[in-house]
Amino acid sequence: MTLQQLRVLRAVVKAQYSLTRAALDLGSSQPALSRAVAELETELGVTVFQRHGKRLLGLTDPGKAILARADQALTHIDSIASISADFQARDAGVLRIATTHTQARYALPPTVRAFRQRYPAVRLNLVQGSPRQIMQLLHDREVDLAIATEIDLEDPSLMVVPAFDWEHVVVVPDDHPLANQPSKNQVSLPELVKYPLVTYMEEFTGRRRIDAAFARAGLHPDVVLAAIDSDVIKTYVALGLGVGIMAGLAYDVQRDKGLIARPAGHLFGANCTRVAVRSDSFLRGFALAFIELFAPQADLTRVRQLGR
Amino acid sequence: MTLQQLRVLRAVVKAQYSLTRAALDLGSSQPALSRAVAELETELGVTVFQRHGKRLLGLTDPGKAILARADQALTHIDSIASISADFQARDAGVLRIATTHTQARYALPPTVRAFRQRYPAVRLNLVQGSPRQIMQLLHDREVDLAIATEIDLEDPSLMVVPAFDWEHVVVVPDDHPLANQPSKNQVSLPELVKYPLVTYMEEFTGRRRIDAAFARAGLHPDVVLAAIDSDVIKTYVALGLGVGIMAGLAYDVQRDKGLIARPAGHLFGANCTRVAVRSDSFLRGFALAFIELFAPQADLTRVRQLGR
DNA sequence: TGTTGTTACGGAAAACGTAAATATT
DNA sequence: AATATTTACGTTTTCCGTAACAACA
Repeated sequence: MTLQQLRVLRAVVKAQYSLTRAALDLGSSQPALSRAVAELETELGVTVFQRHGKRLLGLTDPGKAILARADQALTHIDSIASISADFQARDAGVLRIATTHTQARYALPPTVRAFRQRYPAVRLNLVQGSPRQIMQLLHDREVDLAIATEIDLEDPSLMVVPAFDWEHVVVVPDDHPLANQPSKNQVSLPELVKYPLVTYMEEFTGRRRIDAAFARAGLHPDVVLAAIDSDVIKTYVALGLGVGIMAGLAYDVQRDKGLIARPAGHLFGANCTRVAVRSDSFLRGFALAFIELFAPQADLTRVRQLGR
Repeated sequence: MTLQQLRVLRAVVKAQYSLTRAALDLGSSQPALSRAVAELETELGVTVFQRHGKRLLGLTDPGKAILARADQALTHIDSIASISADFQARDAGVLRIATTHTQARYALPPTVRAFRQRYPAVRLNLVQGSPRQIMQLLHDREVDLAIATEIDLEDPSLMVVPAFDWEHVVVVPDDHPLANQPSKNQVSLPELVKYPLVTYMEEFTGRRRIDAAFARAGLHPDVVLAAIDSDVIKTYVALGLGVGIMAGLAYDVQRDKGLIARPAGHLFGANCTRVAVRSDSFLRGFALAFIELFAPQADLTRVRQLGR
């Protein structure tokens, strides 16, 4: 059994049982993979792939069990390379982060600036996506870190650390009725529901919290625009399309002239931006440092184990 | 990086940093290992071994981190072979069990008999040792199962299932004063401490419970013989050397004529014989079956995951 | 008929063991 | 001096890619 054979197995499954595509992914040739699979099956004495004639269609039962172990083995093998790179050049390498628009635009910039200053030789690789996409990228080991509000705390294959809490705000143009109430009058749900609303799409940036709050109150808001990012929300609020509900971190008094934000935490509850890593990954020293910069007050002892 | 290089790394550490011995263990030659180590270090760009000149003395910090991952990777690799063997010939193979004298002599025989009948093609390999040795063997993956009373429930790298509870008994010759009391008079500690005692050595078969019970009562027993196994205890009790305290399962009315056993659970508490497996191992189907035979009423769902 | 997987073949690279050299205690 | 590791070298094996072949849709 060779590592190459296991890599082939993994690649073929990932390529949906096409030797041709898997060969491209691995930068190898079809015959090489064909042989690798054949040799693996011969050596193990087990049929790994379900076939229809010569076509590969899926994994057999033993194949599934074998793939699971192969996957874990390769993960460990890969982390050996990471460990070496880390010791060899502690402050150089690549850090891949998947995150949402809100975090990338409003929460991460100070951290990124500090990080680049401290680790100029580390190439930062930010990928933006939906929470679902982000978690998929982390799961597939395409990124080292995922940063989002919508992280599943229950997934046992992840380590999750809280970075900071934030609340929603209601944003309106400065000539809007809601803008000129005395600030001790908190905005209420019945008041909000009178206006057309501009907020996030399903699944994004605490939208679920917003829906839940209205549903609990038995109210049916009129969402006229469901955006992916806060900038779009602010743009259309400024145009007078409706009242915005968005993450508080996206509002800045200086920059967002013409817009007024009013707290909405009492309506939609607190949210928590979190950082997630795979618990079977090896974390480079600078990756730990990034988390530390982003979540300075969090308890990182468990995560630090991944750097040992 | 090749699997062979990782195997070499593991073997060299196991052989206390001797390439020569490691080569013997692997059935290879010194030069081959020397090269393997050199190539691994070159490829990773990291010094793995601490050296004094050419002598290997230990692992460097990166070396330790690398070995840990290599070890896990190789574990998974090895389990691939096990999985294949299991699917290829479900009812043939080797089952290696480490256990103590008491279990081997009194608890296991019925299970072994049933198992051999059901799985005649499985070679059963029993190793007897002290609880400490047994756990070491399991930890080193020299055996698949460890069976003992003194299993550490807290070790997170193990899965432990309870097999059955048992209690100690006091054994005396049938002409001994303690033998002829009415059975509703339970034996007491102050009564016991009047006689010289014959029981187990430190660390064996619940000896700790015995010491703890006497200590709690502020009594100082006179242990005239500390044996490893119950047969020695019974022999010397029969000779009149003293009163025996041993595992109840070691007493059989039929066989042990001339000896009387009186319950001592109320004095020393209940003990539990347990089966332990490494939680990162792959369990062959027949290994699961063995556990099931030995601990029929235990909940094996978690252990069964190891056979997936 | 075009696509996908397998077999055949030749060359390149790698791994190994024996033997010799070198370092360590 | 004895033991242990590295280097040298020739052989063998293994692995890969191109090309030809076979099978599926």
